[in-house]
Amino acid sequence: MKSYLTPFLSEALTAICSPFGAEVPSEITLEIPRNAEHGDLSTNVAMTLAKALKKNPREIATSLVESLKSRVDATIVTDISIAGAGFINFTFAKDFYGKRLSAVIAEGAKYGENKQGSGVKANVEYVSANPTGLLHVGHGRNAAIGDTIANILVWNGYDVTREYYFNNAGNQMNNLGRSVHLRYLQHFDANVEFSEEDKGLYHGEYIKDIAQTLVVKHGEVLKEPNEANLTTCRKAAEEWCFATIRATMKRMNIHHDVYFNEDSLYTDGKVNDTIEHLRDKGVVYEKDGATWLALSKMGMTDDRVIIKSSGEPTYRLPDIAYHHDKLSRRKFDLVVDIFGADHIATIPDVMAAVETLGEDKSKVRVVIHQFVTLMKDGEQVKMSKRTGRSYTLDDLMEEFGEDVTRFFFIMRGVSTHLEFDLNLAEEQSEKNPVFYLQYAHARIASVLRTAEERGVTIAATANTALLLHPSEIDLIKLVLRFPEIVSRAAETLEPQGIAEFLRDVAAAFHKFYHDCRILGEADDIMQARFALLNAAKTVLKNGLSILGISAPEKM
RNA sequence: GCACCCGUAGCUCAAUUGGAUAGAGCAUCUGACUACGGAUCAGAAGGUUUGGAGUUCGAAUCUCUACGGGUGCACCA
Repeated sequence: MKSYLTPFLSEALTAICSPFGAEVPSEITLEIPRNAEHGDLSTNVAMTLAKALKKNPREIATSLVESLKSRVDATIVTDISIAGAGFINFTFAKDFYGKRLSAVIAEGAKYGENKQGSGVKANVEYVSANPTGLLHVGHGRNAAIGDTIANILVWNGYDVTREYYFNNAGNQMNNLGRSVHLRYLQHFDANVEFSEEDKGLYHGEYIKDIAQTLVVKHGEVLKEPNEANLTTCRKAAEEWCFATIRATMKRMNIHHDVYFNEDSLYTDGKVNDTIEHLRDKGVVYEKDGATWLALSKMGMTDDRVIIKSSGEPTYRLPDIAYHHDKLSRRKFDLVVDIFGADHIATIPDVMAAVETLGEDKSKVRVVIHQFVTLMKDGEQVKMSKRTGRSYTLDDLMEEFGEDVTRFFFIMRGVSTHLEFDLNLAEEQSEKNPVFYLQYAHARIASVLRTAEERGVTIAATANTALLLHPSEIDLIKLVLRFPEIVSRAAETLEPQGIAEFLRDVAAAFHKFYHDCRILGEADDIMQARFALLNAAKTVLKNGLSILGISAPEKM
């Protein structure tokens, strides 16, 4: 549609602008109007030009329309009109849409793919939970958003690396080892204290499970709280947690290509390189026995410590080194970070430092998602009824299934607080938005199945120009829009747009199904409708696959 | 106190990134196939987009301000 009109539009614009010596706008916005009465496509160029040409918008629009009418094929564009303050609306011939369907079916599982990211190396980092416990609902949102964004980029032709950054060094891990050791000791002596006050300790039930495995494997030999034994506890805990996290991810249909170990930044000397590099730039100084990063020289108000007086770096330093590594050594053109709202504070620091190191910070895009609250009967819940402990990601999948869980995490904009409605998730019915989409897909599959059972053959080609019913045209319009939606999602890095779109497709299909019979119609109509069914099915299936959700043939 | 995110129908959220009459789902009320899956469809009702000011042809969207909610402001990660 747009590609058909754009050349004519620029010709007409040139003709109008050049006498005034005004610049022809390089990008002409052609939009699909929200209101169908305004035609199939609409442009606001006349309004945007009003100032430069010093004429009123409607006047410009009038001459544009005249000029356009003499250029376009009137059997394709049936009407060009002016409306409102100076919008120009285009109406296409009714069979215009139907004629384009065959391309959709031909592309099949690839329909919706774009090439805009071709040759661009992208890295998406998500989940990145430290191996100190189980994944909870917040991680779930992060995982679903990150994985879906990675899918979106793949669909747009990017060369995508899915990455998990984890920290198995530092105090947290020591505390984890200590926690396990205490639980281990409790196994032999119930009087051992496990202080509820000690904030460093991990209290979850899984700590006891890990301790139990150590009892079975090592017996009593780890009782002495020396370095070696604590290390054994720590390693066992780390392995257990990490294996559990990976199992949860796998269940959610998520895999990472790279598990980036924070440790490696030290062993490879990247942290040292980074600090030397920063020192060369003159933004590092010593004070009170610690090493500071002069953020005030980079436009921020407060300087921050990057190496503590104890000699240990703060988290900021490896974060900077890590981002520098992604940009400078591994040469990613696009670095996407998926963070929870609690990480918001560190981002400007890291970005400023990365820029100081000479990298282009516009290559880094940070997606910050807000928190998740679980709601039931209008009240916030923290504990799982099933396990009696706080909800983990596995609990959600156990109760509601993987599809529902993933969908609920991405169906809202990332920047809004997410209310995860447990009542709604539980609902195996019309109310549940996931089933609405899946049902549409299953229903199409069912019609095609029934046709086969009745011995009706579905022809390879059909005269789709016969699809002229308003419900048919509405559905076709949406089907044809899919590639644009996929492309947009890559620009906004918002998975939600795809979910919203698929809902529209499903709704348009259900309406079409209600209004138009398929089996039993005259053969040419029936075949044309089969073609439409196949196209709609393709869009639903491909769209759901981007979201990481199954498209069932039966429900 | 400072910074960031958010405030849209009774509830949960959209709104093509500044466009035309602000749209969906749930909840409420009323209807619809002896036919391809009723997990569906149609209709009614529901709004001063938190208040106020500004920017312009045009504002839910941008700016300022007030109010309300969330998050973060360590030599923790």
